Amino acid sequence: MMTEVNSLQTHAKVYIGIVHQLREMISKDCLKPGDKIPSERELSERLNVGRSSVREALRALELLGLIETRRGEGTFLRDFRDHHLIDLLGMFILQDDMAQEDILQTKMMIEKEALKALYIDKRKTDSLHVSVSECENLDDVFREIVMMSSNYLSQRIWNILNDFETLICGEKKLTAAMREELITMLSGIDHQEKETVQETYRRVRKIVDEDATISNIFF
Amino acid sequence: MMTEVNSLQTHAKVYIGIVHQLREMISKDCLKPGDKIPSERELSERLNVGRSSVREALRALELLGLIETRRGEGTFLRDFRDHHLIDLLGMFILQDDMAQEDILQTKMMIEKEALKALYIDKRKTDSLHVSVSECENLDDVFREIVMMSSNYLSQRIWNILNDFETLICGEKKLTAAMREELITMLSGIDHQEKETVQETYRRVRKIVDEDATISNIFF
DNA sequence: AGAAAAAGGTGGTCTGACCACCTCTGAACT
DNA sequence: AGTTCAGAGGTGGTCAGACCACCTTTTTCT
Repeated sequence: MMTEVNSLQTHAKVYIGIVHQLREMISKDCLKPGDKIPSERELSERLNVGRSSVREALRALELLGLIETRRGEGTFLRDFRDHHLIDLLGMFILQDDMAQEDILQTKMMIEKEALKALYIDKRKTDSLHVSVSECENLDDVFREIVMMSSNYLSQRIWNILNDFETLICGEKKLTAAMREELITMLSGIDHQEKETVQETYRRVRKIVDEDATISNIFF
Repeated sequence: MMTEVNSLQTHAKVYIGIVHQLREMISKDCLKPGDKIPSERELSERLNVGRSSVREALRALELLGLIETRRGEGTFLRDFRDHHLIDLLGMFILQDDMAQEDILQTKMMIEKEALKALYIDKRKTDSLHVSVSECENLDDVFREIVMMSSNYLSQRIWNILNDFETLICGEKKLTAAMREELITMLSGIDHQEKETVQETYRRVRKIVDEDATISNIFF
């Protein structure tokens, strides 16, 4: 049976209201990351709601990475850039049925983009040369490359995907052949030879692919 | 007796453990969007935790848009693509220009990758020509392009980022100039002129950028 | 059989009670 | 005086129980 009266927004949930109140409070008092927000009991009193409702709002914001709670100390604003939006969605979206191929493709897309950014600052390839000779795993090298990009969001996405992939496939040891290709790739960057870089990158990833996944050959 | 929720890390918060348990429960029982999950009281009993802790976990997931609660009925799984967490994050991150730039960059990266995939199947450009002439917004065209790629993961990431960006910047109306560039771009794809495609893509995005900054001046 | 009333389940909220942990303070000690 | 440390008070973490409003299902009455 239809109850129009109740279908309207007369019964907004309390914790949602608290989230909005908190947002206003933050912008009104110009609170910055690291600042302390009122205690749960004080909020409960000031907003005329139960402490459990306050906690529901705070827990939600905490899961989003917007606040941080320290037992015995209080609740603090976090740097929004640390938001685990991606982590969370990853937890629920990147579930088991996600095609392994999609993950690799997306990872590679980010890596290629990060490689392009390297053309600008040659000094960075120096430390990469060191990494190539010292790192155990291929992804450690690419992690460094991706972390050199200025796109923090892409960095986070790459990390999630890499963790997930490592979980499924295990780690990819750096072979001598790979190191050689990587060095060629870095030289290509130094000399702005974009074709060479693309080609060597493809080759490195191909070596890994052949080493690891034989069953996926039809894709 | 050890509670399942706390078995891993003694210092982990209960509600975080519950979130993980729920995730496992979902994948183990193959729950799909729309399915009902156990009631708060049942979860509380099954996991040996208080009902308020269960609620903290559920409220957090609800704020993320991962579940939906209906009073008197129960709690249900939502389609993950409905994520209205965007509203929430936008409320808090709105002023973060850096994050905004990261989002655009990452979106563009996905779009460029999707464009490359188009070279393989020419028929797809036919429906894109229709979209270019019919769509109101630029992102509707690129949505179609991205959705044509076979990478479901990238598709989902793009959707999330686009929602987020739309919330912050508003929609980007398709101008005549843009349509012209897009048509050139599609022709480039048909004729395998990769340079042209890259160039026109850059140009389209540049137009948008200039439009946006202009409107920002007046606001 | 059909309609109305009651029962039972569910989320929504509040309260009060503990616990563990942190910080600060002030008294005791050197 | 300066140092140390035990205790008080504040804070988040958790639980149990009590209502309420709402929905569905069952029972009862006409």
